[in-house]
Formats: sequence, C-alpha cells, structure tokens
Amino acid sequence: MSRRAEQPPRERLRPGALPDLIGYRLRLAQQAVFRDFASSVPGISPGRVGMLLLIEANPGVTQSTLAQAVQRDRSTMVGVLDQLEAKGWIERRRGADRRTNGLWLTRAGRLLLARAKRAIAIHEQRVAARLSAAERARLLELLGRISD
Amino acid sequence: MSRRAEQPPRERLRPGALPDLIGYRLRLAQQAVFRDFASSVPGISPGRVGMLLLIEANPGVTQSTLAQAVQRDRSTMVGVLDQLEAKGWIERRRGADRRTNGLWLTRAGRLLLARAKRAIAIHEQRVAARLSAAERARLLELLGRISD
DNA sequence: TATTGTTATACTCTATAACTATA
DNA sequence: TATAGTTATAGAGTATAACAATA
Repeated sequence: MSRRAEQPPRERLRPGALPDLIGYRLRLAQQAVFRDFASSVPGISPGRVGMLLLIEANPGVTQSTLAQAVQRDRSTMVGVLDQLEAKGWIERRRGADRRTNGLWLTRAGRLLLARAKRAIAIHEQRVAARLSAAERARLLELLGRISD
Repeated sequence: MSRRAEQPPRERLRPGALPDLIGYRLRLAQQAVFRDFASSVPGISPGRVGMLLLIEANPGVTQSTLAQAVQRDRSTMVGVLDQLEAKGWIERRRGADRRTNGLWLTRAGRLLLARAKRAIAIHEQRVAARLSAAERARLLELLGRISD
C-alpha cells in the first residue's frame, strides 16, 4: 500500500499516443526547422521571406493575389506589406486596374533577398544534414502527398 | 515597347524558389493536417489534445514538467490549464511537494479524450490516405531525422 | 453588383519580468 | 538561493465586418 494518493511526477514523460500522429511529428519537425531558420536568417521570418520570394518571381503581383497564394485574408496582408514597405524592401505601385496595387521589390529588397537566399541555402543544408539527396527528395514527395 | 511600365499580375503565381524548401513544404503539410483536424475533431485544438494525452499517460504530472514536454514557458501553461480546468477536463491536485500541482484528467476529461481518440483515428486515416503503411512509417522516420 | 485595399477591432498563442509560497 | 505556480503585460499573427474607390 502506498502512503500517498498522489504519485510522484516523472521528470521524463511517457509520450503516450502522441508520437504516432503525423500532425504531431510534422509540428515537431517544423518547430525544429523554424528554430534553425531563426538563427540562420536573422531579422526576417520564414513567412516574410516567402512573400518576398513570391514578389520576386511575380513582379507587380496584386495584394489580393499574393494573399490568396499564402492563404491569408487580404486584410491581413495590409499590415504585413506595411511592414515590408517600412523596411524599404518592397513598394506598392499603381496597378493597371486602379483599385489594385502592384507589389515590387526595391533595390534594398533585392539585396536583402540575395543575402537571405545564401543564408537559407546553408540553413537548408543543416536541416537536411541527416538526409541523403534521395531521402530529401522522398520526404518532399511524401509531404506533397499529405498536402494534396 | 510596352505601353505600360506595369505588368499584368498573374492570377496563378509562379512559386519561385519556395517549393524546394523543406520548411515551406512542412508548413504546407502541417496546415493541411491542422485544417483536417479542426473539422474532424471539433471543439479542441491539436495542442490541447496533446496535453490531455500527456496527462493521461502521466497522471499527476506537474505543470512545469508538462510545460517542458510541450516546449512552452510555465507561465504559458497557466492560462491553458485554466481553460482545460474550466471545461471540466482536468483538475489540479496538491502535489507531494507543496509548491507543485499534480494534473489529472477528470471523468469528463477521460470521456472527451476517448471520443477525441476515435475522431483522431479517422482523421489520421484521411491524412495518410495517399500513403501505404510503409510510406507512412517512412515519413515519420524522415521527420524524426529532421527533428533530431 | 462585385472587387480591392483599408481600417477598426478582437482573438489566440506566446513570452518576459516580477511576485508569493515553498523548498 | 532556487523552484513552482501565478499575474500583469506585451507582441506576433490572424480573422471578421464595414467602408470608400473603382470596376
């Protein structure tokens, strides 16, 4: 018979059913990758770099089209783009349709993005350090089948 | 010569360098999985269910130990546990060390978790619908190597 | 009527710093 | 001195609803 109703808490927790869930494992992997990104590419988040990359590949893209591409509400984009513009990395120009803004990288934005790309290449190598090229490709392919 | 300095925005964006980044693909996959989770297991988030699963597997665990397990600050846990307690799913009991709270599922919490587990099993099947058992295991293994 | 960008507002999740009670 | 839980506070990141300008 135990003297106490309470059991002593373990310092090392039993993981229970969690580790077999794809969503949980995805979250762990993503957190690890984002931590590495934050220390590898300081001063800008993965999401923001993603937007700059999309603007680079699609100069003149409208706010709404970009919002749709990153699956955010167009009202959400306003503040984000305000920040990128305040940093001097993008500019809004009048679009052909006068309701729209076209988004363009500035010279400073192109410079930042070039630097970020080099840092991301190193980050990407570190993230995939324990994967062969074939395994890395396999992972991307399997992730694609999850995302549909 | 073009009549306009502006180029027409494409409705379908060029993805640029994004799709080859592991972090980006992880985020897409996780967003897809979380969307499915939200519609499959209404009323509770993946993170909250994860905590309930950890409490179930480690009855009497302290707040700080749980916080460490889910990689959150212990001050963050307070509000989260307040909510779980307000829902009637967990209770805080006095621990052996009188500074600590032991966390326990209530009967309602065990019922909720049993229901959630059944919903999660279906959710998990849908998420992995396009993966064979071997591919699913391979994905988890590759994710584990990303997470270290 | 519908769309684009915007504003006001609010909600969720998270952290830091400082406090208290215990150890 | 150190640790566990708590509080106050703040900062990201996000969404909804309503509006003006334009299509």
